[in-house]
Amino acid sequence: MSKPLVIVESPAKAKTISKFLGDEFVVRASVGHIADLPSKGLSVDVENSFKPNYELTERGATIVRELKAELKNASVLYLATDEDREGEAIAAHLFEYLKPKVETKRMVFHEITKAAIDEAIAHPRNIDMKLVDAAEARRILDRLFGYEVSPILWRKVNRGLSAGRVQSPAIRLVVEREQERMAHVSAAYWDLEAATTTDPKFTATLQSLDGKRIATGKDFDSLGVAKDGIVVINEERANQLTAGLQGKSLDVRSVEEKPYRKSPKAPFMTSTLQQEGGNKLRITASEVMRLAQGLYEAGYITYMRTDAVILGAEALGAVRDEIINTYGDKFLATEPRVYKSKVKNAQEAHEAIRPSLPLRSPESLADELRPNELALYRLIWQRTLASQMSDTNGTTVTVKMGTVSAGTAPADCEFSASGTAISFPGYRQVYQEIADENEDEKEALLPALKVGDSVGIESITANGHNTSPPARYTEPTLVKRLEEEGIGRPSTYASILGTIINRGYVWKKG
DNA sequence: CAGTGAGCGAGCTTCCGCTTGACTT
Repeated sequence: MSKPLVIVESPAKAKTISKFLGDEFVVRASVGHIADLPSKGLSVDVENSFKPNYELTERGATIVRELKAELKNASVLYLATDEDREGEAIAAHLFEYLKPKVETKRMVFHEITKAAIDEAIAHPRNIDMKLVDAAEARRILDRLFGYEVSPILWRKVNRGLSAGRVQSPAIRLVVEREQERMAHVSAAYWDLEAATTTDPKFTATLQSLDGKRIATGKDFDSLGVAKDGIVVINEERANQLTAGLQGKSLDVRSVEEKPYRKSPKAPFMTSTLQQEGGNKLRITASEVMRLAQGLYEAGYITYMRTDAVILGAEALGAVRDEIINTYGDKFLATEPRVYKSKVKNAQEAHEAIRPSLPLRSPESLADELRPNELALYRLIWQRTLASQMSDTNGTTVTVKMGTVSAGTAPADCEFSASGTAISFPGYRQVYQEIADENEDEKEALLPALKVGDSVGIESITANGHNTSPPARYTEPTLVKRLEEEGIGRPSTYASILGTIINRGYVWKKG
């Protein structure tokens, strides 16, 4: 009996889809690309419209042989590779090498659910040759750049070196950062902290002298020069002021209350998962991918090489139900949150990286998963749930208070302190971000104060600082930058790091 | 005569992106 043959890219995906389609369909995988330019020689006919010389890869030839055998019993062929540039090329290459005698259709879907698969089967399209051309042009360009420039490095620098459209800009980023660090001139500045005698006591920071704002680290440029109109306090001045404030108290000049509100981040895609894996679990980008691959193959999570942050309709419903059931209505975002990828030229052939359906909590999987797998799963679970939860709400109170110092060079000293009281945790019940360096929200509580109150000073501390050069890249920050610049793809972020390290262009320290 | 050195020619390295799985560390 002849059945339709469906070909996807990933074997794990083939298994899942096969469950949805049942015995009436045969589902197989191409296991990635089946054809490529041979590694030997340029394999691009530059004289003849840059015609590429694609050949079946060794594994591709085996796959094609097996697929041809399946095709003998097939009633119709569905090419169901990913709907992105490379997926379209794989579909075209399959068509070219399989030479199917049966009717052939291109089917595409962006989430692996029964509804989405049925819909895809019902509405096939044709292979988009423009997209295939784009994929081949990308391949040709990479070959021309890589294979023309690399030999110059062998001759001029060292054998085995390489250059390419992706690795070379990646190195440039690292080099430029290092040059910035070398050119950086450190500046010294001091600040003053006042500890109060209030209950509860708090710490306020000196903010201005005679109405002029005093310098913090951000006020210096890379040559150590402070911005115009900013006062830099040196050690001597800091000591003068400390002495001049002894025995003084501060008058409250303003109390400002502002609502505090923060929304959750989008669900994971490859780059953000690698970043958070690095930040929170302290594992490398390639280790994150290895663990995610295991979780994906065993059916715990969706596909892990994606630049999309979208939850499919079914997943969205399941996630929102889970929030209601576990945390209650109040923790659910009133409207479904819709996220959009900020990646340049995002192709969005898959969903975000999320737990697969039906949802299983990390706790329920504690016995099935190894510790580091479970940790990564928990991260994905938390981020996915948080993405559909309500905002974190609270109030930020900022108090300004001041007095005139005594002694040498008296000046009006204004101090400032702020504290945020969280009234409703919202998504933070589930997922806590690592604080960005540019937001210094302290969750300290201030006593109730009003304008005109007098606040006693328990002690004044002068602290010396030096501005530091921009930090070197880490794996997570470099991946983030690569993604922002549109360099590389989800399937290659981890290996780019490997390439530039193996060539000896960059090295890891610490 | 034995050892040395110059000169020649052939073969090798490399890109990026899509998949696993077979290797080390």
